[in-house]
Amino acid sequence: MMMMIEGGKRRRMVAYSDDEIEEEIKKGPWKAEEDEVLINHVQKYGPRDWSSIRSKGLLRRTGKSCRLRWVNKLRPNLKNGMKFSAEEERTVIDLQARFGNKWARIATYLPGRTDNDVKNFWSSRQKRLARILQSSSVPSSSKPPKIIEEAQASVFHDVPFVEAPKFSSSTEDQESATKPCSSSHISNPEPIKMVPLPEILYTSLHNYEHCPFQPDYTPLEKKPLSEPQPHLSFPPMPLLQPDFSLPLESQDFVTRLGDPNFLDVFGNSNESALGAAQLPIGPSFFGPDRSCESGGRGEGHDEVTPDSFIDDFPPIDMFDHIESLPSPSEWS
DNA sequence: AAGTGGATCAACCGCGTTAAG
DNA sequence: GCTTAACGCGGTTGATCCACT
Repeated sequence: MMMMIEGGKRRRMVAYSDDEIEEEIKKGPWKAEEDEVLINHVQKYGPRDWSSIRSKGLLRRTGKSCRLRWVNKLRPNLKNGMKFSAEEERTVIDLQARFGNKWARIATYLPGRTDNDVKNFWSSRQKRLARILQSSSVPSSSKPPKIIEEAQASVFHDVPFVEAPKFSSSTEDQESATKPCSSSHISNPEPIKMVPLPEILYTSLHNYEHCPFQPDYTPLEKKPLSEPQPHLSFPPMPLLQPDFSLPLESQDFVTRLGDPNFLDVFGNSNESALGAAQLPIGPSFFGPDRSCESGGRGEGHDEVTPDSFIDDFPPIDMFDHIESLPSPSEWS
């Protein structure tokens, strides 16, 4: 595929910072022969000296391009062409909430996946979610069933929870995430906007008694539905209260789901805004203070490693509660 | 069957960081 | 300490695939 761009159409004279001499740089899809050359190079010299590939005249690709090709496609043990499993999806979602858009870092927790894979997965998911929310923001009497069907199929079922807000997309956020649990660390003092949810969603969010801060959890496993949770105190709840038994990012998402401003973000054609369901509201309250979720976090050792990650994975059970959603046929 | 739009994926670009000279 | 090439990463683009109408 994508062979039509081969040849002169995509060739041009380009000077790269890492390729001082101006000469023809080949771009576009890689051919099998090029892959072979690249693989041979790596077998001989290891995955380094990328720019020497061109300086030796082996390929007319930049070192950058060679490295990318190797990392994303030729490296051994890659899960090329395999869709993300539900477990991988949960992992990405959780880690994105922790690390922000540190795709390379997230990818280290997913054997066989590249940062590009993770990035594409996330981007795709964001777009899908945005589309669903867009359509749900213009409800009509004839639409709701489809919206819910779509949402359930695409988000609720496909992936057990909806959105991982970009709490930590900046170093600032990451720093705050490591701080001890305290309201003084709330970076955004703006009050959380809460508005009525559509009834369909509201009815599924009936359990407000539970606290999200679970002292123990089993990685990548669902916990029993009605497991009692310890209580923590929160500020007075506005009209819509989050379900504290849900993962934090999910609470936040649900909290904001009915907020017109929330939908505006997705309506914004600006991709960067889209990339961040990632709003100024909500996360300030629920976000950084996740560190008090368990004794393990927020005590100055928040650095998560692939090893510790397994021992430090939150429950993914938000949509266990969606079982109470009426079927589309019950809409009128 | 053709058109359309969303999903997916590969690759490029720009920028920041690192390391060597 | 400075410069610069090389590298790594995140954002973005664009082509193809595919399902739906």
